[in-house]
Amino acid sequence: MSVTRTVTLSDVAERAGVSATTASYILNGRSVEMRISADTETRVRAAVAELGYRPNRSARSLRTATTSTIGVISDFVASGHFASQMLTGASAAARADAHLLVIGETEGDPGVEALLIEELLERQVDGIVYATLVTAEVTVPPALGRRRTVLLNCVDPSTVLPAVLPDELGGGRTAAGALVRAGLRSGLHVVGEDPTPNALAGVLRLQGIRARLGEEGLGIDGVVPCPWTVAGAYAAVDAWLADGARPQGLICLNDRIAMGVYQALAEHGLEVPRDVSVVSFDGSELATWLRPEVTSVTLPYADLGAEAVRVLMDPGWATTGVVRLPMPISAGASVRPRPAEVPAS
Amino acid sequence: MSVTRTVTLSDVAERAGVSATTASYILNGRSVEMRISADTETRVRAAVAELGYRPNRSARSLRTATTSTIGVISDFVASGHFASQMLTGASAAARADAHLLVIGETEGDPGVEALLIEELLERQVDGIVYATLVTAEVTVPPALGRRRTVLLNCVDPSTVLPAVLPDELGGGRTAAGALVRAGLRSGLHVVGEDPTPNALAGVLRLQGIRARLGEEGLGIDGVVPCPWTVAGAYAAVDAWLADGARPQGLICLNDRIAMGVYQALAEHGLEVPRDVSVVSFDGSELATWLRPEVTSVTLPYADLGAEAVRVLMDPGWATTGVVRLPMPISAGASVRPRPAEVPAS
DNA sequence: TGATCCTGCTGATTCGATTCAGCATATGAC
DNA sequence: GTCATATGCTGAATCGAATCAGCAGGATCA
Repeated sequence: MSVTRTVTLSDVAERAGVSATTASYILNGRSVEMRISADTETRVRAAVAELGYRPNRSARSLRTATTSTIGVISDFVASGHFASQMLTGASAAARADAHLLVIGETEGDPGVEALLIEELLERQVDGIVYATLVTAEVTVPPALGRRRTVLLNCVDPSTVLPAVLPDELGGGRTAAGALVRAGLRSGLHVVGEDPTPNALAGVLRLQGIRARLGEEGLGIDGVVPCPWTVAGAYAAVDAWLADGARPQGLICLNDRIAMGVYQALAEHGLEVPRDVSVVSFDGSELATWLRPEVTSVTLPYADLGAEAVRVLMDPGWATTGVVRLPMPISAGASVRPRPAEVPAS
Repeated sequence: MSVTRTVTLSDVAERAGVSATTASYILNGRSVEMRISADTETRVRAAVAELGYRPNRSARSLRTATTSTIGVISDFVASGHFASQMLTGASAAARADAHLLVIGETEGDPGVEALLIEELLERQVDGIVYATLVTAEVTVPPALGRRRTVLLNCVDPSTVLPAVLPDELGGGRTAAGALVRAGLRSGLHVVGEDPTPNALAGVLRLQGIRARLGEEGLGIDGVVPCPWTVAGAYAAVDAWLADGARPQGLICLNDRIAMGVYQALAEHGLEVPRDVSVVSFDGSELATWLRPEVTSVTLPYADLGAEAVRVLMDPGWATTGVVRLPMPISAGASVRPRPAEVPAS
């Protein structure tokens, strides 16, 4: 392998016996518009292949003020694997448009956030996806006003920035619907209560649940408050059951809570779904690991990421408003099937 | 907010009443070397602040052929949250050196991989981290020869590229050591066998386990083969226990297997750690969700990511060789404490 | 008084691709 | 035979920062 000086467009042009201008037009798909002959085009393309020419994006970016690059700024990339599914979806959507993702993780530190935004702006990213791990209301840093931005999993009431979020309200309805369809009419409880005041998910899910049950003339018998963790849910539900509670249907506000609930039910000799039907939220892998697999209303993280990027690249970007993506239900075996009924007619 | 034309270095220079050259020297920390007066420096910095000047990285990159950007190419970003922890570690290490991460996910497709590598090279990334989800032997695409590269979680026997991996062998020893320290001397089994022939982790872990037990004159009573999944482990161990097996200590080759094992043990009325001690690998969140929390030998994903980036930026990069990071043990309550002994002296 | 050195700066060029304006030559219309 | 149009291409400027070579003007020295 020789110390090959990097091949430039001029090298290609020289080799093909044309000007750099012509070569540039050809490589940018403007040969028809510029009436380049087929013969010339062939020669240029051959030269590209022979020399192994690769355009220098820095040069192009300098001239065109675009980088085919999207900045993703989020509070946490790692936590859960939720954020990374977002990344996967975003990455795929970006690649569909020949863009790459530049990521920055703020770890929730506003100072770091400001710094990263500056770095992204300096790097001339074409747009920014501002994502939060937990669905929340935020106030985006003013620096983002300098680039087109889409919010992911959050909204900023003080701006008109487009935002992409899961339809938590609809998700709540879906979860309740699963119990309704199973014929459960009483002994319905919700486990978990929103632990952080800024997070909207819990509030909306609960609202959706109430709305759906209300349509059937039903209601929640109570909410068992607990942090959104396995251990926290276990402790709360264990104590609750020890107090004599005998629920028929439990809606857990996320899958980790469901796992704690499973543990507590087992501890008290209660079987899912024979004694208690369980529905959950998140649709994470964990839901499929439980025995029996828990029916879970899925957060469509990959879709959210992909949609955010699509909105970002859409010409009508500015007027998109808030997009809410449906939360599909992932059926497990944790809801007791409806008892056989007398056929209707 | 006005339609502010972007501020360039010349604008700053003009405002400060100096040449762009001078301003450039000052902003690049060469004012002493270039004997710029303190007064001039002050004026330039003031101008920067007043105008809100931000350098244009594209221009700088074009000139310097560096981008303060590191490319991360991996087969899967999403799967598990392992890869994303790597990203977090890598991101933090990169930021410590004022670099950002550009990510590309190949989804295991060699075509996509080749494409992404070209994209990264075009974008003039300063270096590339080539990561795999599963520890494996790989053959890196030749295009990577054009940029400094570090392998993460994999090795390429055909090259001398630096590689960063977990010390699986040591991890195996640690896992076995936990059982040894508890005084277990028989009825020791390993659950899970490497499902993919290219993955090294299982082989090395098993090797480490055997070595450590051998030192005590002990051995494995058997391996229960199963896929590395919750359901697969449950099925295998359930059948095995139904056959009358009564192990004393189980080493699960990852946390998902441990979860399946817990389920199977519970099914057969066996309690952890009273009846069976369990040790696992991964140190994922799942390990802490099980009851009792399972003792797990941790894959230091964040460290791996950070170390890979550090190696990449190290001047001695080329001669680094293979770096193996220790796998610390995360103690749960799944190993039966050693029975009280007669004091030794 | 001239030679030398230091101080504090600047002009001009460069990186590599994009793009506007325009220039020969060929073809056709009348 | 002339003018107009179409064809197929090119020269030169440009994007914004980095950097080499060099230039005034003052101080120092012999």
